[in-house]
Amino acid sequence: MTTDRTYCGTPRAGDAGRPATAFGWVDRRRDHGGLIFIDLRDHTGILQVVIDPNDAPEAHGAAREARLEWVLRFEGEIRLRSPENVNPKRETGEIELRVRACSVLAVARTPPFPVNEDTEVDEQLRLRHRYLDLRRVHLQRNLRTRAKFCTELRTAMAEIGFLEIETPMMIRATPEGARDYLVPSRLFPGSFYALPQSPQLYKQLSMVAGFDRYFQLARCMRDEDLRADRQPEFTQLDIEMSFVDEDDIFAALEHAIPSAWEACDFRGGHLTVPFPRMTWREAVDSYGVDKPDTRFELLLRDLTGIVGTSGFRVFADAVAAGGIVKGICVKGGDDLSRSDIEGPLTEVARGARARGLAYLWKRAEGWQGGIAKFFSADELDAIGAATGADTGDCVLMVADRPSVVNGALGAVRNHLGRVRRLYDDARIDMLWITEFPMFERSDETGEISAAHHPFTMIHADDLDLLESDPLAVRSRAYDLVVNGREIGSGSIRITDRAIQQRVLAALGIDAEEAQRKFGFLLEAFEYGVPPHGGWAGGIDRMVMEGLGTDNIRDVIAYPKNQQAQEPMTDAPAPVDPGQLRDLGIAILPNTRMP
RNA sequence: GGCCCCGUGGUGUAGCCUGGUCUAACACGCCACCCUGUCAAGGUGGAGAUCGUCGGUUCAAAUCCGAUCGGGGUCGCCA
Repeated sequence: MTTDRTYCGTPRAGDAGRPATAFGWVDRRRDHGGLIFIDLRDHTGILQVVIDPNDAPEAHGAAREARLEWVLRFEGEIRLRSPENVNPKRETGEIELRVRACSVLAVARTPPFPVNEDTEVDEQLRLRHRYLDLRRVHLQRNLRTRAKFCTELRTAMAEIGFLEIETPMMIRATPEGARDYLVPSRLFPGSFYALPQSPQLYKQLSMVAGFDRYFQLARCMRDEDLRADRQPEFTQLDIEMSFVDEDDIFAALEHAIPSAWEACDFRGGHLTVPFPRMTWREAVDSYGVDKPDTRFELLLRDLTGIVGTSGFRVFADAVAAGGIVKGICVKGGDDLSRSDIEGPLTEVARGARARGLAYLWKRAEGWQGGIAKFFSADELDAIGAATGADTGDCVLMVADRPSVVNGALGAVRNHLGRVRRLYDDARIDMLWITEFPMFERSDETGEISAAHHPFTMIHADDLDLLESDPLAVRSRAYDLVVNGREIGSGSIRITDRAIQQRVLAALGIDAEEAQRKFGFLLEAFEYGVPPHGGWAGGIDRMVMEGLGTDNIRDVIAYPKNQQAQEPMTDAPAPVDPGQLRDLGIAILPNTRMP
């Protein structure tokens, strides 16, 4: 049936005179009573079909019946349009299909929302009829681009010797990390598999097995609350390599990601390699966050030494309590009003746990702002010098614990970057953040946990600190950051048994617990483990960044809503009582049913 | 779990702040008829919403108040 198919978006003036058979959906229909024009749509574009009652009375009858989104087949001849009838807005605007025969392959109900235009539609309705949403040009383009991106990644990885290995979807639950999705076992009632949060342990075991360059476009599942850039199911480019250090892993990704990126012509297409590198310390000190948006300056500057002993009690007290004071200089910030700062900007700072946002303007008349009077002329000069403030600028400051100061000013910095348009939208800044801390302490429980994961190798210079000052220990973990968004992370792994034990001990995990949780990995490592490391990055987020969309549902064919439901099939749903009986599962009486 | 925004014919919006003139407007879509060169075709006519739900205030509620449901965003959470 499709042997001689002409795709709607493809014929050009040069095809005039050729017979053609086109298949597609009715995008628009213009019935003149005599002549009928139908814009026929497939994924390649739109073809104008002309049905003349004199040429083809039967086809004309069918075309008169046809409505939007009906599926039609047209047979006829590609004709050049007369010059006054050319439509310059359309790729196929110089030609049209003069129809001999028409068949209706399927009728269609009136669609619940317009398929032929790009209007905003209620999210729930779009998801309920996802097949129609996907039919629209926007999602067609996104998903076709995503597919191309993935194909190119596979090609690029294969080019440099990586082997794609599938890892299981039904695995042992891991106590660490995100909440697991569980799959009950029929043969072992009361026991469960978990869906993988990542193939982490399997890829490391693959290194032990001698597959020295592994990759996978791996599906991962995490039962956590959703966000605009987070779905419960997502896809990672997952890699692991043996006998390597950071440089080798970075080089592999600096080959694969730009290849795919450029093949998709994302944002002009070009990525400069190698990607710049920045330590975690430098990122937090200068940008306030561990995923800095380096497309603009507005860097954080330390003012602790200048204002820590000043007459401004808020600063002095914070410093006396072991805190710090930092500031950012907003160039041309003279136009920031007191209500701009005390309203939205302070809101952003408070949202990041700061108690407030202090401000000074440097004007021709001198330093102004409510707190200017607390500082000496020397102190004000020093603030200006440290922040680089000139006349017409505004300095914003926060005093508190270092983590609060950095977080709050980092948030204010990102906010200002966005609202003051401090960067070029076409610019792509991809960079590595290295030397992350090995451990972090929970604010709530005070417990120490692994910042990346417990198999991350310690920075060689910090081995001695493991017991004495664990929070100062740097790891060999690294993130890839794009325009202020983290898109992936990885590390060189621990393969030395003694170091592994010390790390587990620092985490409060004794030998018995380690054996229970990770025994199979530790045992495997006793049979000849190569030094190795790897990385995993979100495909969905890379495609989002490349396409310039800010919602992950725009790059996933069948996503879930914010409640992790799939409105088209109505998953999740209760199951037949017999299925539960087979699994030895009973639902507790007060459990909420959807 | 907290906070913010949204909910008006099939779709997208206006009206809501400042209650009555709303018997709810506009565009698209839908139905019928007319129309042989349109391309967001055009013309004429028509159908379609008790304004998410429940309760309250009021002589009177799409409009004000409360609760609740649904959707989105965000914080927590996501090694």
